[in-house]
Amino acid sequence: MRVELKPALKEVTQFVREGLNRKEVVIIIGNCEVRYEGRAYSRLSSGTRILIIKEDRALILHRPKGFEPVNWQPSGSIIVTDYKGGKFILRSFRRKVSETIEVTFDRVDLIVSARMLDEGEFLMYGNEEDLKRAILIKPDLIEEGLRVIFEERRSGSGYADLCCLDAKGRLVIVELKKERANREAVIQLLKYVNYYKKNGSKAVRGILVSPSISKGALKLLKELGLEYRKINLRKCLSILKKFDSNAYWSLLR
Amino acid sequence: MRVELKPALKEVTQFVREGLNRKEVVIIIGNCEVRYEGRAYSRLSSGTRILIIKEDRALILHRPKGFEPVNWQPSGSIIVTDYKGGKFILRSFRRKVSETIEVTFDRVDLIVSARMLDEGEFLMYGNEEDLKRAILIKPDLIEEGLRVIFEERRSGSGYADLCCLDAKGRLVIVELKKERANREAVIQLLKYVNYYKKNGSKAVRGILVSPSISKGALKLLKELGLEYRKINLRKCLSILKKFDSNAYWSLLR
DNA sequence: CGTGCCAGGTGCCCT
DNA sequence: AGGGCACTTGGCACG
Repeated sequence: MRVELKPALKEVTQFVREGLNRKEVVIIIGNCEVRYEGRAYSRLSSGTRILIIKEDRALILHRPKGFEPVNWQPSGSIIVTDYKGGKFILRSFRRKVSETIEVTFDRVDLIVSARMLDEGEFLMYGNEEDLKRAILIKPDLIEEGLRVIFEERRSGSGYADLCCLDAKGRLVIVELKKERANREAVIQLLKYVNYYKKNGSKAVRGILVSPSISKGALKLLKELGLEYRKINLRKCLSILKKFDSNAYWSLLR
Repeated sequence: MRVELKPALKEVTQFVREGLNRKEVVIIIGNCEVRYEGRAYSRLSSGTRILIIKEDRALILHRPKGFEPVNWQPSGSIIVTDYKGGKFILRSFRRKVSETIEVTFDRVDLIVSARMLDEGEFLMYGNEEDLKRAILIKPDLIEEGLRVIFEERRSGSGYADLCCLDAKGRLVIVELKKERANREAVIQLLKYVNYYKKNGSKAVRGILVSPSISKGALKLLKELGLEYRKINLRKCLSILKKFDSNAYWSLLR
């Protein structure tokens, strides 16, 4: 790891180039202006920020407040550095889309270049995928006697989360939402149900499954003759914990 | 600005506390594990990462690759630090939602605490708002003789971008998209048009306005008897440049 | 590639 | 607080 406090601006160019060539992550804290041009256009006037350029050339610029970066460029961009007019200039170009960022530093307080080893495994639980897997294991979560026959099935323009048959053999389309469902979700479900009705299935039911639903969405759902089934995320996870791979155990205390 | 290379872990607690109390931004590079529990659950096993805690307690954890942070917490959270079992532990709790992050460092390579002054102004152009403003200035961009009578008008459950009257006095609902429009946009437009048809307006037209549209969306649009009008973002911006405040000028080369 | 859709989406504005 | 919706949304999976 290389660290320099208050480096001369003309040295920064070399420093950054070397760091990126060595596949290190480069962090610059300093005073800069930013210009972005691409899908939209933005300009940020002078102030102190944190610039991170990762080993895959992802660029992230943070102001001292707020969760979101003020400017950025996704990984795989091309980074060009320059020292001109007494300033350090860093430009980033995306390869496919025409999208450019230009960061101009008139003062650099700190520059860091570090090789970072990170082979850690990232596991995420409790997303929609997990809801679905819990239901595949135990379809009774939705309804007694339900059998899942397809998942992520192309249904017209989009994909139905689950296609099932109920105890009476009727087609049941299930739309899953891991959080509070809104009108949007209802319209999605309607779209798939209509698709199967149009394509010959006589009795098609549609069930929206989520931990909660907005008032308006529920009203619309009823008007459209669709159904709602509340689901509990923790319950789904505990089912996965029992029946699924061991990886999950460690997460739930 | 305070910087320490390879600090002893038990010193880090004090260092971070002081930094945050002084309203500084704290950056830690080191080897850590992460546990997140809240809307979902995640676990990240050991590896080297960059942890940023901003002066407003926004927390952002980055791996050495990729644009997006692997874990985070929005601003306004509560940060608690601890030294336990030879490790430095940082926890973040959200105030309202039950959402927690726990980052456990077994090695810290670098720690930085910096007061960052940033009063810079951020200007963004070429968003949907700008499209709308260009059209308000020059409705002919959509159609000869069009007059805008409402913007962002509540229309049933949602908000219609623009309500207009055409040369023949018919109501025209306009849905704007700054990028390629999809089926979603068409359905949005349909929703508003139907609302006005249901509420007494006899002849209601619906126009989707965007720089481009997906094939499927265009097909659906036609089937529904709605219209499409292509718009050029640069053209809209040059109109704003002429008629709007000077702030815009500096952006367009 | 485009199309569709989830995301711990976030943020903004409005009721 | 809940609803609606844009965002340089990003990211992934699939035809």
